[in-house]
Amino acid sequence: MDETDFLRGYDPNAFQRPSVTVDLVLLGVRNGKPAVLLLKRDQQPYQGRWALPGGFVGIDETLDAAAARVLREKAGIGHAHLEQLYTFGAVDRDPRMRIISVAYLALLTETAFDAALQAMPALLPAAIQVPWSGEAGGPVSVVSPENGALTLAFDHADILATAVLRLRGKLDYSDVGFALLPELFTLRQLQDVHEAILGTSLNKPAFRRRLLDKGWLAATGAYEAGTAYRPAELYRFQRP
Amino acid sequence: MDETDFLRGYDPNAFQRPSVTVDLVLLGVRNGKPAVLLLKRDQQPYQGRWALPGGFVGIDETLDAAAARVLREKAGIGHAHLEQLYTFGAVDRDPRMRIISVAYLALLTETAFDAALQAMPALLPAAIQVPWSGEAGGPVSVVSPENGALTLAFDHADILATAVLRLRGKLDYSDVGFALLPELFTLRQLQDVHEAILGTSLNKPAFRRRLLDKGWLAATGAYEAGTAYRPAELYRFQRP
DNA sequence: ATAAGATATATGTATCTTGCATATTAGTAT
DNA sequence: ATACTAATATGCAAGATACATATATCTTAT
Repeated sequence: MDETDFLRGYDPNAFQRPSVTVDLVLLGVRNGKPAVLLLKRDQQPYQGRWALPGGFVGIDETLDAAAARVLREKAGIGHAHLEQLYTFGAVDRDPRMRIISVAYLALLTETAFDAALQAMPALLPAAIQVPWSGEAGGPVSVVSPENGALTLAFDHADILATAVLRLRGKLDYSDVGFALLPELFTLRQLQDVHEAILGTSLNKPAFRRRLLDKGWLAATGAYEAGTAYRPAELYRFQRP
Repeated sequence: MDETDFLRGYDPNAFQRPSVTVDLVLLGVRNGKPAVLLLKRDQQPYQGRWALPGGFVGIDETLDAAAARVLREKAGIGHAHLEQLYTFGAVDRDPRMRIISVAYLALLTETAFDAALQAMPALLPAAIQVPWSGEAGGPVSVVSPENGALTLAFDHADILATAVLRLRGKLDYSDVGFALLPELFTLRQLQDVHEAILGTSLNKPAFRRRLLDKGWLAATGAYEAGTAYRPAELYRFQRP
């Protein structure tokens, strides 16, 4: 921008400024399906609807810091893979005032997912149903066992759909998938996570070979225990 | 966010709000290399440095509309491929005040690039030099024939690097590459654009087959004219 | 006219990747 | 022991890709 335009924003009272928030898609895999953690709105607008946890960005707080703070304050999670997703800026996305929201994707291991539910009982885990295949895109729906199909507040259904799309797109060319797994995991667990996110079943030997060839997997020599069949070896994620 | 937190932002005077801008990476291909259009800052801070065109987001303006407006007002371009890139929110990215900037990537055909230079003589075309290969990422540098190496204002070098990274990543799984070409083009022109963006040379027969197989190309039956050699057929982009 | 030169277009082949079927291994349960 | 289950390993066909080479079509020079 040039200086002339800058002056429009320089005087804090001369022009109205939007509020800026972060909204978090807390995403994990439960029962072989992608799941998200939601909070019920107890005020208007969208009272009684379910919403993504979010919060205002402080004037001296980076976007990443705001996302990390919301993750801590609203979900009790100290550490998770956090990445900026997309910024939603429709004028009427909040009926009260102009709010621009920077959406973040938080990937949770099953342990972190359950720990968040323990720490914050207001959180509702809901399964994400993706009615399109591949990276076609489109709306997704959210269902919880007790409450049935949920209608999300604001444009949060769009945010959630964007999150699923992003995750599907990045899954096999990047290492984000490991953020959904514990430190030690079997190849079957890894494949289950990929199948849950992609919504398809994958060929086992091909999946194994492909992932092993990427150099992301370090065999530990340890094996899972307590199985009624041959135990699988435990692997650890390592950057190549 | 819940209602308690919302009240922090509801009263416009209770808490300071950041300003929100859009910054545009106006990207094209010139002389076989990626190029960007820049504006010189005539005021502090970063006086005399080169910057990406940008502007404040109006209180009743969507982010996409703000980006389209800046494209029109600062580059005189009515139509271009515009996509949101990333939102930059470091606290000190502007020394005067807190400004969060939503960066957009605008892809220009060579015609649009030249038309912008004609319409807005203040714009400087500069070549982007990418010192890393593939999608490794990292800083990029900017050079203009007359001015030599340029140092960009603010965090605009980061924004530019993000743009290059995004474009490289999307180039061969999406159809964005066609946004850099005129309506009718030869396969050689298409390959030249890909090579410029990727920074590598590609195998000609393999490239042809791969793109033809994607179903994005419609042969027109027309051929380029005035060549000192066999004329190439002209193709048109079509969604499959 | 004819040949030379340049580049488009087409094709053939080796190599690499991927999908699928099948065999082998290591554990528990009966 | 034998059956059962799932992990692990291997073999092979099908597909994709890189590279080399051949053919086609235009202009320019002689």
